[in-house]
Amino acid sequence: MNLNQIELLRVLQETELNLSKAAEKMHVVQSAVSRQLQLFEQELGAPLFERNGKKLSCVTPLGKKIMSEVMTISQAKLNIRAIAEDFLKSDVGTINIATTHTQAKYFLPKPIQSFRKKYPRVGIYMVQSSPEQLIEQLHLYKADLVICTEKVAADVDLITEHCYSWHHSIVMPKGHPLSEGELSYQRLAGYPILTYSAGFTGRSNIELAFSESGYALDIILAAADTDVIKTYVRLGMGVGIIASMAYDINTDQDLDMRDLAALIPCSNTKIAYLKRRYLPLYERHFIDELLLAAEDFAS
Amino acid sequence: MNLNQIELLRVLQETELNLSKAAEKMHVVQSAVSRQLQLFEQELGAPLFERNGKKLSCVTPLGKKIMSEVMTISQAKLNIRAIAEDFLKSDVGTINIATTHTQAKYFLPKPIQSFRKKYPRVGIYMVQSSPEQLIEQLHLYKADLVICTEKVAADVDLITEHCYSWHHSIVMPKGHPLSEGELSYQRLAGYPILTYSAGFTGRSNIELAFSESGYALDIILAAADTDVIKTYVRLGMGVGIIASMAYDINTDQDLDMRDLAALIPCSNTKIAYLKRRYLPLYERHFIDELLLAAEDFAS
DNA sequence: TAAGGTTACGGCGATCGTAACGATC
DNA sequence: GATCGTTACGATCGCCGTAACCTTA
Repeated sequence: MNLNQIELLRVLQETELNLSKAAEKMHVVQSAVSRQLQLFEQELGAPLFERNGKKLSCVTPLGKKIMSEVMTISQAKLNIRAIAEDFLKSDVGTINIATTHTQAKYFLPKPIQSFRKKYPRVGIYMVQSSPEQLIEQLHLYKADLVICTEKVAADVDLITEHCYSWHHSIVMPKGHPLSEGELSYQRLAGYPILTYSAGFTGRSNIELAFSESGYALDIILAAADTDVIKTYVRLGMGVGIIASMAYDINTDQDLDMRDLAALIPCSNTKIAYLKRRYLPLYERHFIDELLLAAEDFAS
Repeated sequence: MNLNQIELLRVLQETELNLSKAAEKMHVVQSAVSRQLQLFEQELGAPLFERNGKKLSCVTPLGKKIMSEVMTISQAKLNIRAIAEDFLKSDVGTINIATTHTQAKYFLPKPIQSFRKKYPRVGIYMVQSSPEQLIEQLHLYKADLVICTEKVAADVDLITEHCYSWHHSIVMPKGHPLSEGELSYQRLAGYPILTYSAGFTGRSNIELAFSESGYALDIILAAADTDVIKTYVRLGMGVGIIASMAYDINTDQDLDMRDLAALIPCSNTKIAYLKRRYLPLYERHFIDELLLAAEDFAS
């Protein structure tokens, strides 16, 4: 048993058990990984993968148990390197943030700018994708931190920290009927609605509130991106339900905004990272910066 | 970085940072481990140990952080082997029990006998030592399970399961004054006492009860071993305070026994094992057997 | 001087790459 | 025939052991 074999198993999992791709990722020829896998299985005395002819088809029950330990070792190995690097130069490194458009555009600019001033030698890279994929990015080591609102609480391998709470608002062209009078589920249900795609930016809370109210929303367009929603609202296609912080007091003066705090429960944006991962000092400080910005942001 | 280097670090910790002894344990010559350590430190870019001249004197702060990951990897590596072996032949193996004399002699015989019938191919080895050392045995991989009463609750790296509760009794030659009348702290304080050594078999509970009562026990002999205590009680040296289950209805008829449940709080015997260690099936079953025996034992 | 650690050097074996082959779609 | 995996074989490089040397109690 050696660390390359362990690494191989991890990479195999990432490549859907494709030996050729795994070989490529590990910068060796395919025959090498084939042999290493055989040797490892031979050493353990039982196959870790089921074969369909020659192709690996799936992981055996034994393989699954082993794989869990493999991931532990992989992570610890990464941690060792990270700890050493952090020790050598604690102000140099990179942070890969996986987040959604809303956070990237409306929440992150300030804390990132402020962090950059303190740590000019730490590179910050952002990956944008859907909340479902965000978590996957973490597990694939493609992201260090996830900042998002949906779906992070469930995963037991993650540590999640509460970042800030916010609520939804409606936006519509100036002079729209909904700009006046009391808002209710019933009134909202009477207009065509533009909002976030399922699984994005607190959409689940919108669903929840309306399904409990008994009125069905007439959602005619769903986008991952607030700017897209606003664009179509400006075209008069309907009423937008967006995150309140996505209403820009400067550029959105042509739109009326009204708060839905009374109708839709507040959403909580969280920071998540892998439980067993070593956090470099600068990354811990970055999180602190986020939490600091969150305080201002909520008010 | 490779697994041998990881293993080396683990072994170094066990040998008080003595390279020669570490080499011996790893079945290689001393110069080999010297080089491997250098290579590893070189790879990380910083020393893990402080040197006094040439000797390793202590672990650097960096080393301590790294060491924690090293232990994780070591354990996971052992787990991989254990999982595979368990899969290949789930009824063959060994269990190393670290326990105290009292458990070994009075509690364990029945469950062990019963377990052996179901798993004749599992070897059971017992290590006896003081409760303090028991835990150390676990961490040194010299024991798989610890069964004892004192000091196991504190360690966060352990899983502990409650086994059974019991209380102390006094034993004394037939016709002793304490055989009659009500027992009290005051009366007990008036006789020379023989009981367990500090840290053994619920001794801490005895201390606790008497220090709260305001009366001081006159302990004239302390032993790790109930049989030793009984021997000296038979010689008329004083009154023994022993675990109730250590009074043998057959062989101890020359001694009077009286229960101290009213004076000394009950003690709890626990089963403990390393949190991150994979438990083979037979070992899990052995624990079940212990818990089963514990039910009978308490009544 | 004994015990612990480092450095130099030669030999061996593990693992790699090349290459030819087998299977499956 | 394109993709994926296995087997055979020669070459290389990492790691070990021997041995000589250094340092400190």
